[in-house]
Amino acid sequence: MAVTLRDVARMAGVSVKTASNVVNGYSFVRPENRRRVEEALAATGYRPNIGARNLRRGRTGFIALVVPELGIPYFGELAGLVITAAREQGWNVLIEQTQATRDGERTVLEALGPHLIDAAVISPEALHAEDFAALDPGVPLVMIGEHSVDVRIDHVAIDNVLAARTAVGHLVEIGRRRIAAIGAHPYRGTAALRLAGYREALGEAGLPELVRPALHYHRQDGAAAMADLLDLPEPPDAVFCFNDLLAVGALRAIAERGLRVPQDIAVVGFDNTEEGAYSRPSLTSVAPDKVAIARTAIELIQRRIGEPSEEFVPEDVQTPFTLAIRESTAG
Amino acid sequence: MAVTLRDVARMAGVSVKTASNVVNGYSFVRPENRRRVEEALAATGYRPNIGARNLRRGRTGFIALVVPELGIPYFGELAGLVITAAREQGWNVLIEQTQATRDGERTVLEALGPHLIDAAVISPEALHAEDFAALDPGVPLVMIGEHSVDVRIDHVAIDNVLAARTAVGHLVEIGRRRIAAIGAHPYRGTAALRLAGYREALGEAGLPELVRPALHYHRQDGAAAMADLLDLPEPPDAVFCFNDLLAVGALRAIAERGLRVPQDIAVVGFDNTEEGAYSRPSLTSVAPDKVAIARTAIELIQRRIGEPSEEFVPEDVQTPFTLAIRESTAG
DNA sequence: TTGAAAGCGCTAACAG
DNA sequence: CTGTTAGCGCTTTCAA
Repeated sequence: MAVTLRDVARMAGVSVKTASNVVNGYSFVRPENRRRVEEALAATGYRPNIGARNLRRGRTGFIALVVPELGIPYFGELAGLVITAAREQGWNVLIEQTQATRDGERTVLEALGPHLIDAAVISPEALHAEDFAALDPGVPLVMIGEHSVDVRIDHVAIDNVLAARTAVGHLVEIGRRRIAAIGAHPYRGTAALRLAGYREALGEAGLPELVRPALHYHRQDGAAAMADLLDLPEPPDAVFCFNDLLAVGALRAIAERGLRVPQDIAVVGFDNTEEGAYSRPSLTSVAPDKVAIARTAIELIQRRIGEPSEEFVPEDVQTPFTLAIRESTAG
Repeated sequence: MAVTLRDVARMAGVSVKTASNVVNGYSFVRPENRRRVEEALAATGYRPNIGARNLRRGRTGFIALVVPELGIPYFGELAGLVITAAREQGWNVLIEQTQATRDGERTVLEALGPHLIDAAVISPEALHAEDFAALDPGVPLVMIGEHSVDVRIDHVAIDNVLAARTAVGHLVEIGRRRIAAIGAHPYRGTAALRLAGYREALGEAGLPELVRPALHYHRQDGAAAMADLLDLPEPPDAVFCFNDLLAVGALRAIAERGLRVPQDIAVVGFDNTEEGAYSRPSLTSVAPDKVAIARTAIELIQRRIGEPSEEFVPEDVQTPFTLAIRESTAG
């Protein structure tokens, strides 16, 4: 079996306490003893049993990352970065998928308890605010991306309104006059923010609105919405899609009608996934600083775990973004 | 604090043992007692402390999934499926990324011990066989995709040689005569298999080989290799790329020269990612049954953990695949 | 500075 | 059928 601290102590001729002290880097161990323990450590290849340590400390060393689905490029990329950021702080990451359903989110939140994790980073999709209130998992929570004003939880995201306004402003600047939006969503808070930004930009320019909903944010939903727009007597000359997947779908629908991007229709996406950078034409897209998002989420967790939760004031951190301009609007 | 089994037992007026029996679904509990324990369970909202249970059982309840990078579509999709399959069997999944480097793989394997996980599913990339031998993590391992003949580890993958032969055979069938391959790799076992399949198909048809290496399997590597091929005095009329990302890059390089797919050059990818299905033109691709891969990997783990490791005979499971034919070869 | 010993929450002998 | 009890491996008072 694996070697325990007791084995090490016995081999070094000291007590478990002393061995423990050395392992945990406490000072005040007599040099002689420290040396002997370190020798025993090396000789046995001792590895602390994390489970036991955590049982004792009342911690698990794990944080959960809750996302809709890893197969969605944006979440795959984000999850990778969160894992990396967490690793740097010594956390292990447990990933849970909700399949973007409210039930999925509820189930996951219910299953997650303080026994399993010390905190959770969650990217809610269809979850209503009241679910959070009802389902306190008993550990600190940090929300990524989504925004629910009435929920008192730490939150990190870009300024979605400003980002959307910037994207649509870019379309106005290149001379587009009939700019549609794809991705309105009845429950999703982010969709409301992006819609607001879209409206602000159009309002400033005195242009008409043309909004299409999307229940899911997959490629096929973008294609369907775009096809719908192209059937209009007066189709748009530009589209702002609420994420890159919708935009990729839109590109395909446009191509199937034999129209050209950006000459006939300019397209802007959101998330700046690698897929968009290599699509044909390559996709202009709102580019959130994903590394900053991941890092900030982990920092917030550290802070919450450090200080007891007395006098909780939720933080609302805004991370930077840019607009990556590519072929789909260049012209 | 959280309620413990002791609290439940006290409330029900029975011993911890009886309470434990009820929680763990043992039979042979007097109905009367069972009822009272169940009431106490419900009243207190008891949730077992997984850490403690595992400490006692000598298990952790976690399996690790080791992949190069979650941001790579294929691995994002696969990870999502593995998590789902693991969940169904009550496992929690810890994801580790190696960044596709040998050092990364070694580090991860070293860090993973029986204290943290009960088993690991790994998708090795650049790892040499000897690393496995040297770094026994002390838990059952299942390898996905990659193949190292000399390593005695459970393994699940499609028949890569046959798959590659099928893909290239398809190119031959549609009349291509100068078929290049992109993705040869000095360390990667899978690359050798796909290369072998490519050669078999060309040999059968009596066609010449035209191979380009790719150290990494990213979009930009595919674009670079393709550009290189297009610079040849006699460029190919078809390309077989060893994964979809390389193929997406190749599509872009071809487009930048003003050539058409599939008229001038037909393209086939590997992995059948969603991205490829929506690229322009959509990508013909070898389509492994990813669900089967994920499920099988978890099954193998269950089996290894069930039976003690005496007389270990590594399993080598082949999962099915198809060729998804799309626009990039239809013509 | 270090040892002895208690106990984190749970399961599993072992008696009854 | 059920209660008592001994740990899983670790950290941490409490004394010495």
